[in-house]
Amino acid sequence: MTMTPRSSHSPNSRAGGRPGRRTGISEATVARLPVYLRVLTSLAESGVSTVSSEVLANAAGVGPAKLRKDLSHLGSYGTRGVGYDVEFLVYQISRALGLTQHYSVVIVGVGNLGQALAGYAGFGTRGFRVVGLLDADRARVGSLIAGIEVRHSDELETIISEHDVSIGVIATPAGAAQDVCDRLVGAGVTSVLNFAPVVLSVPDDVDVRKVDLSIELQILAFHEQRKSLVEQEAVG
Amino acid sequence: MTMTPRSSHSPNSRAGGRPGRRTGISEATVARLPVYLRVLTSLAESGVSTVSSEVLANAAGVGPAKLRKDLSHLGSYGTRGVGYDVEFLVYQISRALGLTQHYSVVIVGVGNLGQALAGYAGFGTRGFRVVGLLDADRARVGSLIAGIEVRHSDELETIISEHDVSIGVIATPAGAAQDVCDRLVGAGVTSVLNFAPVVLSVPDDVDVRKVDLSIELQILAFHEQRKSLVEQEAVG
DNA sequence: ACGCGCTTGTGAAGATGTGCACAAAACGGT
DNA sequence: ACCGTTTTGTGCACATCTTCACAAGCGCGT
Ligand SMILES: NC(=O)c1ccc[n+]([C@@H]2O[C@H](COP(=O)([O-])OP(=O)(O)OC[C@H]3O[C@@H](n4cnc5c(N)ncnc54)[C@H](O)[C@@H]3O)[C@@H](O)[C@H]2O)c1
Ligand SMILES: NC(=O)c1ccc[n+]([C@@H]2O[C@H](COP(=O)([O-])OP(=O)(O)OC[C@H]3O[C@@H](n4cnc5c(N)ncnc54)[C@H](O)[C@@H]3O)[C@@H](O)[C@H]2O)c1
Repeated sequence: MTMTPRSSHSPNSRAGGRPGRRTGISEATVARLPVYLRVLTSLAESGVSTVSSEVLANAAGVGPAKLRKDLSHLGSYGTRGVGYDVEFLVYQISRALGLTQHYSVVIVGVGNLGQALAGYAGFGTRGFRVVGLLDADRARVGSLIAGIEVRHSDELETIISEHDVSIGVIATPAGAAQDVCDRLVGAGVTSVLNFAPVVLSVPDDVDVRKVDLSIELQILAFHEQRKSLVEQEAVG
Repeated sequence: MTMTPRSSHSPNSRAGGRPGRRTGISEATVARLPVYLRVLTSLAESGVSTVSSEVLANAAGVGPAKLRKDLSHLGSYGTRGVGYDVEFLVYQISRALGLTQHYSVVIVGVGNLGQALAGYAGFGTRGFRVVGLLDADRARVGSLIAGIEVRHSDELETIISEHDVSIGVIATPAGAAQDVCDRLVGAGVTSVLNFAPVVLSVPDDVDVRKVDLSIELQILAFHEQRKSLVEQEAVG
């Protein structure tokens, strides 16, 4: 058998991501801001009021120059010769990331992973609230997980419109993921976090991010191999 | 209080990742190869024997040019006018990623997430074997999860050297992660997959990859905000 | 008031990653 | 044997990301 060209759904869209579209904040920077935010929050809790780019960069695992450039995209919020005011920076980063708003989240697929996610405290660090746990398995429906009742996935559309859900988390088996995704999008969800090992097709205005354990392992395997080759070479 | 420069552990190292160090395969490409591999495996199971860059690219969610360039880094394994032989490409990508070897993995922290990971079938897609589940909580020690007995984390060093473990997965609370990481590295682990929301410090020869749910959500939040701003603007 | 030391913010250079467009190669039909 | 069709592999231009290096700005001590 030989396959002929045929797009899976749409000619695959990896929405949103197109960078400098409107804001001056680049994708790479956006991915690091949450790290800075976490470090800063932790510093604030330790009573630190001011921090230099050097210290913050070290704690965040990046170089000081990169950190300063990242922050400079939000505005000029540091003081030369002094550093950054921790609380002020926390606020500015939160605002830049849109964390001053609140987001309702549904989790679809309440198996091993979905349950862990549902109970994940750090979920609601700021702004995120799980308003629905959905599963297709009627045996699971009705049970309470982390204080939230599991509902049947038939109710997906209802729950999404009732709670104005903008973020959907997919933790179903791979086979169901695209269907679930289509339903989420159809019901108005515009951001999807996908844990299933499949490439999702979505319209251009929908953002998808994936978390894929086996990809991560394979990347580590690649580097392991590289190391062992280098090692062997050093010996031989 | 004001913080003065002091590195958290080492002057933070984000090991390995330095790209074109030895192999001609770039980091960006390495991150996509597992996706191609998954699609190809699935095609092979459907009885597809040959695939064009266009079809494969669509299924993998990338452009055809990028796909071809990625594959060209492994060698010239396509046939002009025809496409790629699916099985052969599966083999070549597996080899490039180092999946022809086997890797032993330990999971440290068998809470909600650790249990889900332990039971994750797709774990051993190819090459990865979980040889240890470790937890500090004696109440959990001895229980069986996915057929593997949970051992106390005191045995970490023993298990790692006995099974020649090269990959460690950290699923402990954030507070314990750096300690666990240090012990893993001390015992000889050279790749770490970290689920705890902290930046780990490791020596240069150790690779760390992180999976961070709350960062993913915050990135989605940023784009949600961007969308709603654009929308508002279109109205106003 | 002034100079000194510190740290930010950023221009410019370098490195990496992406997408286009096309020549080169393979196949099939005649 | 040859031609037309298809699809790869890649040179090149462009875009994005990173790193360097330093002038500008700020606070403090004198
Ligand atoms: N367990 C892990 O550690 C892990 C890690 C990485 C990725 N994943 C992926 O996450 C997904 C879930 O993994 P899991 O271990 O929780 O699997 P699981 O089988 O334990 O849970 C899947 C759940 O989804 C439900 N479901 C199935 N079809 C559905 C549908 N159409 N609508 C709503 N719910 C539906 C099932 O009833 C079940 O409860 C899988 O795609 C898996 O590959 C899991
Ligand atoms: N649950 C999730 O969905 C989720 C999602 C993303 C990230 N995380 C992160 O993953 C980690 C684990 O989450 P969880 O929900 O499974 O937490 P959990 O509390 O259910 O499990 C943590 C486990 O680690 C064990 N532990 C504690 N200290 C240890 C040590 N020093 N050595 C070995 N084991 C130790 C505990 O006994 C417990 O069993 C946390 O850092 C959490 O932030 C969890």
